[in-house]
Amino acid sequence: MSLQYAVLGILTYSPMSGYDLGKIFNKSVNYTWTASLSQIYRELAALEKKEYVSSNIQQQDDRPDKKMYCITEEGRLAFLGWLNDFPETFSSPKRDEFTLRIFFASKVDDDELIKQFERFIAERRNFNAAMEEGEKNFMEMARSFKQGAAAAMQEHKRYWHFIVKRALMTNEVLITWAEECIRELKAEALQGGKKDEA
Amino acid sequence: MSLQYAVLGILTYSPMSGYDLGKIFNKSVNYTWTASLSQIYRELAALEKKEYVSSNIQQQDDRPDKKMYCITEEGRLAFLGWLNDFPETFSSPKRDEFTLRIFFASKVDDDELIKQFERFIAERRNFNAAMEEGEKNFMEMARSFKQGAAAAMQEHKRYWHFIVKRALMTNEVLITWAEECIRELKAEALQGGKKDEA
DNA sequence: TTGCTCATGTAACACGTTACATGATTGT
DNA sequence: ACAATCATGTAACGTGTTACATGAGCAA
Repeated sequence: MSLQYAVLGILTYSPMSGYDLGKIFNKSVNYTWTASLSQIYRELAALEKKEYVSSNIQQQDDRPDKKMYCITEEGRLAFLGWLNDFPETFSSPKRDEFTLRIFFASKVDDDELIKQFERFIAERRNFNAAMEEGEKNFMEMARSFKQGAAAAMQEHKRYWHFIVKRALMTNEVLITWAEECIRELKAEALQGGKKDEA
Repeated sequence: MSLQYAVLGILTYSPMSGYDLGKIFNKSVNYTWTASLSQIYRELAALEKKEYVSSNIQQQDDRPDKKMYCITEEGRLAFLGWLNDFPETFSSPKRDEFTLRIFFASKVDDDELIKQFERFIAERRNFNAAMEEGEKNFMEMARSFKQGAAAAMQEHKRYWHFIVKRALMTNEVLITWAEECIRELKAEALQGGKKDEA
């Protein structure tokens, strides 16, 4: 249900094509809700059926024609309705493959496990760097919008900042966690070694 | 793809019914990969077609018959194969509705937003308590298994502890994050107030 | 007698992923 | 010449959610 509103939400800033939406997704909402282009096209079709968006073709000489989507009044109302109706509970389903693998790790070699934790840390460090880059990207993108849309995007900055902060904070804590796990694994390996000797 | 292996992984400890699997899921893997009973039944049917599990009916006088599922040798190999083949990248898709709502929060009242952040914090605090309870539950469940299965579950404890730690750590950082957001929202509200007066 | 736990599932739908098809233009 | 970007989508499949159907036994 949320993807639908994410799409509507972005369309409140400016009419745009599915392709444009995809780019904006990748540079913004993406950090909180991922979606592929094919999903976006499908959602747009569904939204049009519901009359939450309308579309018209815009010809371009140099590039392929664009199908521009525009949010309707009903769409805007539906979006605002959703946004102001916070759910009872915020907890969303967890699906983290790495943690699942850790759960079953008793059947994995300790050395291999440590290696994987190290890879995990490396990936997280990259993410941290990417996120800081991403914040710049978002601001640039916001500026690239025309007139009113740019102003609307500007309003976003504050909340965008909250999201970036959340990502950075959880990311950092995951690094700390992985480091602690490695430390414990190594410590127990040492103890195991002593036991063998004694 | 992961649910399949999560189911297989639990069946490596002991043969059991879909219903039993569901209970174990809720008390263990659930914190890293959620699944509903209907999903589990479907996966079991699919796994049986692939001959990764076999089933036989066990009659019970007092309660309905149980369909016991048992992992096959192929199933065990498939599971171990998956487990020891770590993916290139660990990042899994993000879908967090709360954050999505924050992204669009420029259209929500500041007071309302602060209220929601406070609800978010309350929920997280509950989760923390539940998780600590959950750790006990898991250990009890592990003990409730018969013979070999109990021993196998015991091996799990170390990794289960890693998972609990991860949950507690990220949870705590989310609380800190939300508190900081509230502080910022309130600070800006005050500044705004001053501006109005000046 | 109402509702919970035990125990099995089916059906319909919603959402997500992957692969494929098409075709112009721009940069190396 | 080749790859990337722009631009649209479809089809098939996999996974997740929700609601429903069935029926025994037990506890308030």
